[in-house]
Order: sequence, then structure tokens, then C-alpha cells
Amino acid sequence: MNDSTIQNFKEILRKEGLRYTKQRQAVWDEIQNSQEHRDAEDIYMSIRNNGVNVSRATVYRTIDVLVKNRMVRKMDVGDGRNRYEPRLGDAHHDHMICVETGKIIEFYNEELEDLQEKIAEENGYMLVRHIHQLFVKPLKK
Amino acid sequence: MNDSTIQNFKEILRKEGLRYTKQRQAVWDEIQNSQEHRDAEDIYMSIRNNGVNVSRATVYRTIDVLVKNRMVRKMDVGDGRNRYEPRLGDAHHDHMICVETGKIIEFYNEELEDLQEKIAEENGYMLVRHIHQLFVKPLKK
DNA sequence: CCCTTTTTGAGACTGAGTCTCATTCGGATA
DNA sequence: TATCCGAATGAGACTCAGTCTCAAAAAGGG
Ligand SMILES: [Mn+2]
Ligand SMILES: [Mn+2]
Ligand SMILES: [Zn+2]
Ligand SMILES: [Zn+2]
Repeated sequence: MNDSTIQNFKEILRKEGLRYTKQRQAVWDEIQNSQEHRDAEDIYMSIRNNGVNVSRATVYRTIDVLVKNRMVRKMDVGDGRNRYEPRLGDAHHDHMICVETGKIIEFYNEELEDLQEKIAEENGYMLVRHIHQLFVKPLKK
Repeated sequence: MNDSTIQNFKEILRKEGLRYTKQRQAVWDEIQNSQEHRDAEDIYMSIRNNGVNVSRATVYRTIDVLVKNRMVRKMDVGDGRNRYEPRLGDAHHDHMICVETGKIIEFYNEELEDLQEKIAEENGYMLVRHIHQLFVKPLKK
């Protein structure tokens, strides 16, 4: 939607040797304009409801490009469908999922992040990426 | 294989109102006798190769019971198949997966565990369970 | 505008896991 | 130990997220 993001997107497509199409832009717009954690079917349906004709295949193909280029993060809440969220230059965060309401809360903890790198190194490895999800329930009060 | 585990297994079946069958025992044996992180198809094939006729449906159904009763832990390495490992009264641990070799390394860090509970509580929640996986690659030397 | 190459969409396909239901089995009872 | 009945099983149909195919459409450099 904003100019600099579109330019950034076009550059990525160029770098990947891919053409700029309205379907690809529509997928990126749809993900970018929401701060939610949505699944592919949901993204697909929204684009169609917005009047852009796109296929599921194109949605999945475009998401792959976005994920590869770190514009979108793929996450698994454990319900069998992958979910996606935009990464608009914002810092890393992990997720807390309420097992009662399904609500997703984002969190970031420096100490936790550092500790992970330390653990990997202690074992002779370098941390590439990580999956960290806390399944929680509201405290009784 | 050992008596106390079999008794424990029988008690769980009783508690769940389920009958003791050789298929169910075979599934538990197969998982119990390996310290690996195996998928359902692999467990299914091994049981059959050991000469016990069992169906995929029964393997999946039995695994569900074992997971529910915390005798088996279900984990997702991100390859589309769930993996299972026995929980023989041993302490909790998380996993490091080498992105180059696929090797799975287990680790446990008290500080990390405490931190997670603290984070949940700070947000008004109680930690129920968590998924934590470090994707790593060998340090260049 | 032309031409070549890439992209697209419809729907076939895949594969892990679930469900169905006729048949078999466990185990309580006598 | 034989009878009986509800529970368990197995074969395979089914589901559903995601992938693949390929003919038709669109991009975009010249
Ligand atoms: Mn998030
Ligand atoms: Mn393990
Ligand atoms: Zn993190
Ligand atoms: Zn842990």
C-alpha cells in the first residue's frame, strides 16, 4: 500500500528473476495490511472478496517468495494450517497462544534470545532460527 | 518390555476404560524401545516387520492415548510429519535440529524454563506447555 | 505491436491423518 | 471353559492443506 514497501517488493521480485504482477502484489498487500496471524485460505478468500481474481496456487507460490525473502513469517500454531504475518522491519518476537481463547500474544525477551544462542554455541552450533511458542491459560483470580 | 512399564500401561488403559490388546502393547513397545524421534509410518512399519499385524488406524489411535497420558511426546520438526518419543519418567527437554544433517540434539536449561513461566505470568497467564526448537548449523572451525 | 518467456488458474494429485463399519476379540460372568 | 456383548480392529474410503500440471493468458524488452 505505501510506496516504499511496493518498491521493496518489486526489487525482491527482480532479484528473484520474477515478474511483477497484480496477483503477487495483491498477496503481499493482503498480508501486509493486517497485523494478524492468518492462514493461506483466509488470505486467498480476502483477496477474492476484494475483487482480485487469484488462484490458491498463486497465493501459495507468492507466500513462498515472501517467506524466503523475510517479508513474511510463517508460523504453526499446531492446528494443521500454517499462519503468516508480515515482517515490516519490526523486531523479532515470539508467541504465546491462549489454549482457552485461541488469542495470540506477542512477546520479546532479550535474555531468552541470548540464552538460545549461548546454548547452541555450547553445543558447537550456530543458531540459525528458532520456533518458540508458549501455550498458556488465564491466571485464575 | 520391562514389567513396571507394562503395568503402568495397563493401568492407563484401565483408567481410560480401554482394553488391553496386543496391538496397543506393540505400539507402546515400539516407541518405548527406541530413544529416537520417529514418525507414525516408521513406527507402523517396524511393528509389522516384527510380525505383529496392526493397522495404521490403530497405530494413530494408540499414539493418541499415549500422548494424552504423557507416556509419549509428540513433536513437529517442520517436515510435515509428527514425530514421537517416549517419556520414561525422564525430565523435560527441548530440541536443537541441525539444518545440515537433520540431527536432533536434546537440551535442557533451567534458566530458559524459568524465564518462560515468568513471561507468561507477567502477561497474566499460566504456562501450560511450550514448543521450543533451535534450528542450528555446525560452527565453522 | 510482436515475440518469447513467465505466470496464471482450474483442477488433478499427494500424503498425513481420520473416519466408517463389518468382523474379530477381550474379558466379565456363570 | 463356553457364552455373550460391547469394545477394538483393519481395510480402505475420506479429508484437507498444500503441490503439481499444463493449456491459456499476460508481462515486458525490443
Ligand atoms: Mn506475531
Ligand atoms: Mn527428545
Ligand atoms: Zn525468539
Ligand atoms: Zn523446555
